[in-house]
Amino acid sequence: MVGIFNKKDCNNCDECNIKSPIFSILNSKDSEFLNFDRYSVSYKPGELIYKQGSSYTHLINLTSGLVKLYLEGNQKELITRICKPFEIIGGSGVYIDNKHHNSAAAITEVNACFVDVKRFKEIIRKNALFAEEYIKIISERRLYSFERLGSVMQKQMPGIVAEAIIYLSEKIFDSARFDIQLSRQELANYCGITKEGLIRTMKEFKDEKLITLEGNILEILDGKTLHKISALG
Amino acid sequence: MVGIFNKKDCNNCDECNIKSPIFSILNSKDSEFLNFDRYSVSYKPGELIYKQGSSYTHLINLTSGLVKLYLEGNQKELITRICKPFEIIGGSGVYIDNKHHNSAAAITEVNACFVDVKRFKEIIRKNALFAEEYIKIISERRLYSFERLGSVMQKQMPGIVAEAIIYLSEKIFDSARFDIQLSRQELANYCGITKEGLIRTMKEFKDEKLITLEGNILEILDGKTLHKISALG
DNA sequence: GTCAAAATATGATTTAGATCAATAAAATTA
DNA sequence: TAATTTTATTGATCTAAATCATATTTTGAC
Repeated sequence: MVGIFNKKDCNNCDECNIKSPIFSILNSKDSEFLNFDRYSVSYKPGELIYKQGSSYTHLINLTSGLVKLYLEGNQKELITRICKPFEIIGGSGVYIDNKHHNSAAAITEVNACFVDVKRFKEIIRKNALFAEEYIKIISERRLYSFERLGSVMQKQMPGIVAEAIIYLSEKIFDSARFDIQLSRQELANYCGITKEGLIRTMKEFKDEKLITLEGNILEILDGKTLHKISALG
Repeated sequence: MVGIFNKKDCNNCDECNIKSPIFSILNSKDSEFLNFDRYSVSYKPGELIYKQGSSYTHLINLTSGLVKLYLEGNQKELITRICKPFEIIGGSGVYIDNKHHNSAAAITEVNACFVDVKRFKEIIRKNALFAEEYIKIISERRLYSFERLGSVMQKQMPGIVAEAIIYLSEKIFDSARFDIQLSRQELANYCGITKEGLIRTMKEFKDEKLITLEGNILEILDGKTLHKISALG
């Protein structure tokens, strides 16, 4: 339903692997083993990739587009992370219960590559450098969760929203001017506030000439002040 | 200042290693290598074990007592986890920057064992099972951070406090009746609310006969309702 | 054992942000 | 293109929880 094999974007795993921090360290033999039955799926904006609570057999390597990871609970959703190409997603429970502990949905058009968990685990056992790289990845994510827990709990709206804008600019789009692919509701869900609160706070930033916002195009005018607001909370 | 070598509690690493999920899988050779210059330190209640932002050379194996891990920021502190014996602490940045990303302090009398990071990393490279076990540990913690992010952001005071009481009862003290070693302020810091809010919410629970609370001794009378409050938020 | 300091408890007030309500603007569909 | 639905925006109101103020109890020092 949601996925088709997409030959155009994926005729050769090597092309992707080079760009992936973790897969790029594999030698050709391990790489071949891992990619033996790897397959590609494409998603349209908004489509669900996997659902919190469901079990899985594959890790997902995002090869193009943006994905949101989110926690569902009590009719609210909290976006925990925005993923961009060559991140591995869907493996948070891989050594615990093989269950997804969050949900994932496509923000833009997405192509993703499915890697068998058993093969992945086998390589982890055989290849210490690969294991180490994987440890690095999950450590980084843990620190990121940490930071977010700290921000979202201790800051108030202006601080959280400033942080989110900086995050999009610096970590996702790598530009002071960008199309915020997310809807207002989604951005609010990332901040852990309501859409009205988000809109009002962004309006303030606009009035104070910290940003411009026309439709979905956001530009940071005064990054310094924005950083200050984010840091002070 | 804070630490002395405590011979009474620690004359033989094997005794501790047996009880530790990760160190127990080491063979005697690796174990000997890892423990070569391992040393023990004891702390009094309230004493700082390490400080957020500082760098480190050792992982800490908690051998007795309770430790709080907390994030410091904007004159508030947020307790992210309570640790009990045979957990490894202080290694969240071990594969990133060798910096502590949180602070740790003793809640009770604490004995802790310091393991050299270099040796630890060497074993990770040599011993795939050890690496795998370490991956399990950090994965579990990541999922725990996840859960907490979800709760603390989406629930309101009664839900959060109920969850905290259940956590202490089921995960830390393993009993329906226990001495909550933490001060009210600390418990509030764990919940991400003010001490007044915590006290009022606990009073409500008391009035509704869900718990008894005399001084620091808390007893859960109606765990079922408490679970319901926690789940509904 | 007395006194000082700290921790706990409770009431009164304030406030940030949620909720509710109503347009306005986009995006989809027919 | 018009009609319909969805998304964005703005204003008015409400509320949970923070803050402030003040007792009360507990703890620790002398």
